[in-house]
Amino acid sequence: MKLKEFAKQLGLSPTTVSRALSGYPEVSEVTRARVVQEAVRLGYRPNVNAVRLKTGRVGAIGVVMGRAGEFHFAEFMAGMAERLVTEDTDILVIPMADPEYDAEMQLYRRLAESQRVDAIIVHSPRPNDQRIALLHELGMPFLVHGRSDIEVPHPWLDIDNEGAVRRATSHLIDLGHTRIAMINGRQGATYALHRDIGYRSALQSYGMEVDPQLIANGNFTDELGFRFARSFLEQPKPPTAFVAGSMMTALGIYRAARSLGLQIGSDVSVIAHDDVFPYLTADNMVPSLSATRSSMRAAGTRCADLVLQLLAGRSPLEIHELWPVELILRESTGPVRALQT
Amino acid sequence: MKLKEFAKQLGLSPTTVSRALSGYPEVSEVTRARVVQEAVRLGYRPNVNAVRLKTGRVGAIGVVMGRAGEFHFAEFMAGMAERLVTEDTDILVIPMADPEYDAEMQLYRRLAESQRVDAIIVHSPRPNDQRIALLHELGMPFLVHGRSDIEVPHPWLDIDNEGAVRRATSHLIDLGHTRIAMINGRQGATYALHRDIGYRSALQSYGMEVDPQLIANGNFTDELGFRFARSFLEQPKPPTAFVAGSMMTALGIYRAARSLGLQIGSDVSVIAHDDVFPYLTADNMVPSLSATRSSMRAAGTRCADLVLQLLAGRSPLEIHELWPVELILRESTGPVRALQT
DNA sequence: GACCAAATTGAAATCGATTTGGTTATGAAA
DNA sequence: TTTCATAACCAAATCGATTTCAATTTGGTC
Repeated sequence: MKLKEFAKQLGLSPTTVSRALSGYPEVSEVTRARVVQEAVRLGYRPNVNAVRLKTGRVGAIGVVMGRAGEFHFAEFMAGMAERLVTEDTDILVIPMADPEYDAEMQLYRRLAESQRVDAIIVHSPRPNDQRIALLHELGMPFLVHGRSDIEVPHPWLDIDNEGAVRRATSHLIDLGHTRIAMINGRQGATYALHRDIGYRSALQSYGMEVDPQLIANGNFTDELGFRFARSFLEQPKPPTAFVAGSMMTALGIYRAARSLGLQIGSDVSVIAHDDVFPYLTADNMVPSLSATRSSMRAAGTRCADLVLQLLAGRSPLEIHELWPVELILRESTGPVRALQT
Repeated sequence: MKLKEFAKQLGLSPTTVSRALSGYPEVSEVTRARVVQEAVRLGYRPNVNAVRLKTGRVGAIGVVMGRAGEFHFAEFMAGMAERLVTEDTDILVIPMADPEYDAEMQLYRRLAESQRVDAIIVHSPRPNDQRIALLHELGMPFLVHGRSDIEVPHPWLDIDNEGAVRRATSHLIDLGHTRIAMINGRQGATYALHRDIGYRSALQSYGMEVDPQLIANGNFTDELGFRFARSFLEQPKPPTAFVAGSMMTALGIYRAARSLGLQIGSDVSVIAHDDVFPYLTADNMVPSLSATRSSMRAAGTRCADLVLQLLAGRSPLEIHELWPVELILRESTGPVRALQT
């Protein structure tokens, strides 16, 4: 059913009907009520694409998905969904072809210019992220999940990675650990950098040296957690504690420690970052995992919220949210036991 | 830059330009080449929403996401993305509000009628799934990931859940297990039903009784895996083997067994279903996990492919793909050890 | 009763493409 | 030379809404 037809049935002009449904004030309440009611009864719904063409508003938020298909992603999206379900806004997932830089920039450019979305959420930004510069330059509304050092102003929501890791590391130092390994995310992203800084600054504030042999970077998989942990533990001067970037990494570390007959929580301490997944909980691990915790889902919800605010006219300049991260101590951390020879 | 403007710059009519770019035959190759080249140079791209309005084609596939935010979902989408990245098609993720039935039906109806997507992928179908009936009735192209018993014809791609679980269960029986627990997915979905059937038919073909005390249903979380396994193992006549629905469940079962001092692979055998995640691999678990395996990502890729075929005119009636599932035996399964008193 | 402001309603232009149904030029066949 | 098919191009209608600008009605005031 089209507007014209529907309007005719009501004995009104398309103009009035359109106004009634869009909530304009210059329609009498009596008429509006009738229009709304009849729209439901006759099943009239404005054609989305006509509305989009005419108004320029799309009612969609774009999220670019890398090919890695990381497990955080689903949680973040579920969080966004939670907020957007009441709004009439949907989520457009744009597959990213090449992890190659030029291709990625092209993708963002096309996305921004194609009027397919009203706003874009940028993930895992880099310190000097040209995507941000591009979007800014194009005037496309966007929100960064994470942060960037780039001089271009950008609205962001981030968690305090640096502070979280600093506290985690400091805590381990307080427990007497002197050789603390760090298994970080992939190099390049700001969050990995911030965690690195947190780690280093904790060590330095205690006057301890940073041993590059105890630092590793890579995807958040149990495989890598295992491999890195294992190779660290087999060094002549093995670490007695680990700071890790994800739950999956922690699973790998647990395995590595067990495979060497080491007891977690006494021989080796572990703190990992927990994004709070419904399907894998730090508290349930054995021994339960000490973690820096921040809900990915909540971040998704809030990001969706902020984007909506952005679209409603709130200034991007004032949107900077830094979320504190909880440090939750459980059984996987304990005082250093004995000096290993 | 608009078509009109662009056409003027070329000294051509909008008609010809549009045709040149859309690859119609009635444009000379010389002209076409020039148009394409200039389009790139001047950065002309047709307005998506105008195209959508005029042609009725959207270039998007819809996927409804439940609030659970399951970890499979990201893999499936990553798979879709792999196929769609070359196509000019994007993925629309539609958040589902209530898990309430009527609301869900409304959502599908709105989605189908709103012209926001060209096709829909339906997940976790139920045996008698009214969403399928609805989409069929509305004439909206769709593909079911999974299957339904409903009498309405529908194109689907599914894995052989029944066969997989039957083989897994049979294998455990062959190893001498007589009390085999089954931790299945949530009741209601066809796949859970099929797995249940596979489980029962294996037992029955060996003349064994089905003990309802050894069957549980629930979300795929390590928490539930633990709780169910634990309660089973504390029964007077505990199981000596488990068939489980997911890797996360398996993690929970491992924990439960360990917490009771039981050795996996000897005291207790475990086979779980593995969707093949990059971040958590069955082979790396300790002991390595025997699994029924089928790549979720590959399914996503193929589903995207099938949807494209559907949109290209292939008959929905002939699209039925049943993927075999591998059974990969590793260390978590072994012969039954001794009778426990 | 005339006048004017406020409250409603409508006609028509507009968003930016695609596509139908021509028109014009070219060259071969009659 | 005329006719006709073919190739190449174009004017205008169309998709289905929103919104500008103008018209009409209503009700209050003098």
